[in-house]
Amino acid sequence: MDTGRGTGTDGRAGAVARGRGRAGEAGGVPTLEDVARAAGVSRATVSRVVNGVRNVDPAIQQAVQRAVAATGYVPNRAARSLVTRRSGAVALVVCGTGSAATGGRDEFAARVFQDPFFGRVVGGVVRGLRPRGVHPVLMFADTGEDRAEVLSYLTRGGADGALLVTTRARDPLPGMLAAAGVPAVLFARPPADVPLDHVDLRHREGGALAARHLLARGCARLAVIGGPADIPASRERVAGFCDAVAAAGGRVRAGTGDFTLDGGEHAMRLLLAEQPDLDGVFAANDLMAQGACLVLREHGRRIPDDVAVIGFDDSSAAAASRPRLTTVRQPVEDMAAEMVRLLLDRVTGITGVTGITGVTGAAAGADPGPAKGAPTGTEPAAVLFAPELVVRDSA
Amino acid sequence: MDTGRGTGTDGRAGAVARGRGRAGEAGGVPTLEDVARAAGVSRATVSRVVNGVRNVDPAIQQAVQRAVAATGYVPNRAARSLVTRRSGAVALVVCGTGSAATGGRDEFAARVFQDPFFGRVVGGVVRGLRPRGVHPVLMFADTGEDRAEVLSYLTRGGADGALLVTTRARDPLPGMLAAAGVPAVLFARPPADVPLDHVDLRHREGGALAARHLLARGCARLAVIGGPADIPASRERVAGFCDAVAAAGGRVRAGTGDFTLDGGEHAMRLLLAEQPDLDGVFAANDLMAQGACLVLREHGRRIPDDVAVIGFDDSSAAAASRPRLTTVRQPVEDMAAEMVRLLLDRVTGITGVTGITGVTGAAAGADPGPAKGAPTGTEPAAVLFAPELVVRDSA
DNA sequence: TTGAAAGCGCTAACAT
DNA sequence: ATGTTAGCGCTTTCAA
Repeated sequence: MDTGRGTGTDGRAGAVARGRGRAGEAGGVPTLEDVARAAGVSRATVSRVVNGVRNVDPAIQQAVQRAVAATGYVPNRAARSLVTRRSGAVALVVCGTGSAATGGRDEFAARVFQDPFFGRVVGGVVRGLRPRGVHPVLMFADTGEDRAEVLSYLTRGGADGALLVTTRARDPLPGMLAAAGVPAVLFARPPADVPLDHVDLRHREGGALAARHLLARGCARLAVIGGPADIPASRERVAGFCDAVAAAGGRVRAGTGDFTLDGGEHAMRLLLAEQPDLDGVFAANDLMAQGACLVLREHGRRIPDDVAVIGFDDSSAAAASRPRLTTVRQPVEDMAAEMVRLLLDRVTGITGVTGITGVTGAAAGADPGPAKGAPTGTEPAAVLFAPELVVRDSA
Repeated sequence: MDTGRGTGTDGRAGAVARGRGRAGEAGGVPTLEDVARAAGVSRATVSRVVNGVRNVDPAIQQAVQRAVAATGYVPNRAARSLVTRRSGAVALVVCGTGSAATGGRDEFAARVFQDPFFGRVVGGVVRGLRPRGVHPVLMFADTGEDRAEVLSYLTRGGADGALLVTTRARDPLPGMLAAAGVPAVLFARPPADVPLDHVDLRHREGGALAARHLLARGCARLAVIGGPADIPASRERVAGFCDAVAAAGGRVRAGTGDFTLDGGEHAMRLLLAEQPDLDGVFAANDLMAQGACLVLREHGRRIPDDVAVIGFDDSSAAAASRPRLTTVRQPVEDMAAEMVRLLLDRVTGITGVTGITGVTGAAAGADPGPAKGAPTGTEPAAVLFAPELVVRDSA
């Protein structure tokens, strides 16, 4: 010790302004030491109060909290991390930007975010994290290099866990994270042999919803426009649709797009050529549904009178198109919030910046949640959400 | 020193496995100490090599680098931050989510990200940061509470600087950051009295571009659909358009939307009622332009033959609409990358996770950039980008 | 229940 | 040019 330590109760408030840490002032950030001095207790005690540890005399607790308020003390993340070996941060990893394949300027990584879907996830995550004072570290992971970086970042403790959003079926990252023992929660079901918590939509059910709606409308000559083959969600949507139609004794003509507007247009053109009298179309995402509408109209079909069209996702494009698209909505924001819950459940004690448990008052009132237990022991939790049909003008 | 130091070349690899840090193995993360032992030097020397400090004997440097590779050493962020007082992170703060006003579930904060514009910015930032091994911490800031949290996070050293994306004119956050001395770079010009680095588009020039294109096409009865009054960018676009038309001796009928599709439709309807024979429309963003197209078509106008339409932003909606929208593009990704450059210029030594300067080889080859000097001393730098007319089918 | 003391892994003076 | 030595601010045994 250098500055007047050991002065005990004698070392009054004057000491606060001593040394390099002018507590509470703009000059220097107050430390535990400053608070301890101001409260007339030891650093250890202050630490206990700040971290909400029991076994602290109520009177002293009061005094410390006053001192904390007076000095404007806020825990130093780095120092805390150094000893606890936890960063108090979580990584939000997004795959499927397409940057890997192209790398070009135009086919730029940012494209992901052009898809409102990712935006909704990000929003849901930020919102779910906010009450805990935690902010996500954003990372893209498309190339092998990216993945190595993500893994390294996490294993090094840059973040205590990861929220992973990927649509590709054969993404190696989930396996890598699981193998490395990094706490992670996926948006979408992980590969069969990868034991990771995840949330997902009942995609088949969504497809079935669309089918039943079309059938109920009296549509009899149905077609479906599927998405990329390597996106499981897309295949399930289509399968759910086809199964439901088959169950009703119908048949479905199948086309394929690539989740883009052009893809939808192209597929629709083909479908229309094959079967000019079709009266119902289900596309595995909204953008393709929109493309289908464009082509249908171009061919003089009225929507929904001649042909009814249903999309999937309820992206912003759905409501912004004319006719406004009937679609299957996935509660993306809720799903994202649930991911956060799952991750924070596993990684106990992720508390962000504020981190003054005793002061901020407990663990933030979580919402009821979609009725599902917390992960039992170490077995991966899976929370499945129900799709919802949003009926607008196109069907 | 405790373990056989000073054994020189004699202290071979055996030492690596010593102590609690079984270097390179899954068990424990190797520390500087481990590397030092492996290389037969002191921690200080290893630190120097790792941080690329000169004054290190080439031979020793080699040895250390080998040891680093052998042990799989990676610097501990927390420890480094604790002493350097730098986090090596940057915050990406996004405003304008609208969560403040509504707070509701549907008008959810995530909405921002539904707008592809923000997505492009985020993508550009992530991309610009990546070469430096830095990842952005994502934060929303709409409410006063949010702003306090952002400020606190930054002043506490959660991040060394901020990239701020806000469209609102009277956002208090820039001022708060400037006042607090937090290094920050804005997307869009800050309030007059706030001395902060920023990038922006020459919006007026963009409006003028649209005007000249319409004029050159022979359009004579022009209308403009402006956006929200509190978004300076929107007003400048309109002003640029009107000025250019006026300069050519023309007049412009003015309508107003709110940057939404509905707003565009509504404004267009009004405009059309006022002046049924108009032949050219400029909307301050793509979504409104799209709305205008919808209404025009609804009223039997052919685009671009009867009425030519130009939007602004070149959002994904522009290319996805039919007719494909002619629009004014802002190089958002480049602008975002420039923000990163500006911030990293100011905050010297932001280096992410990897941080092994000596090993990774220099400061990453930055691209030529939009020809603009680095901030001179402490005066705020402003990098303005040129808009570009993207001619498609609507005009 | 509280305090004293020992570090967490790293950088930065200060010696050498 | 390299090594020694202090801590950075915090949590956490271990005593009292």
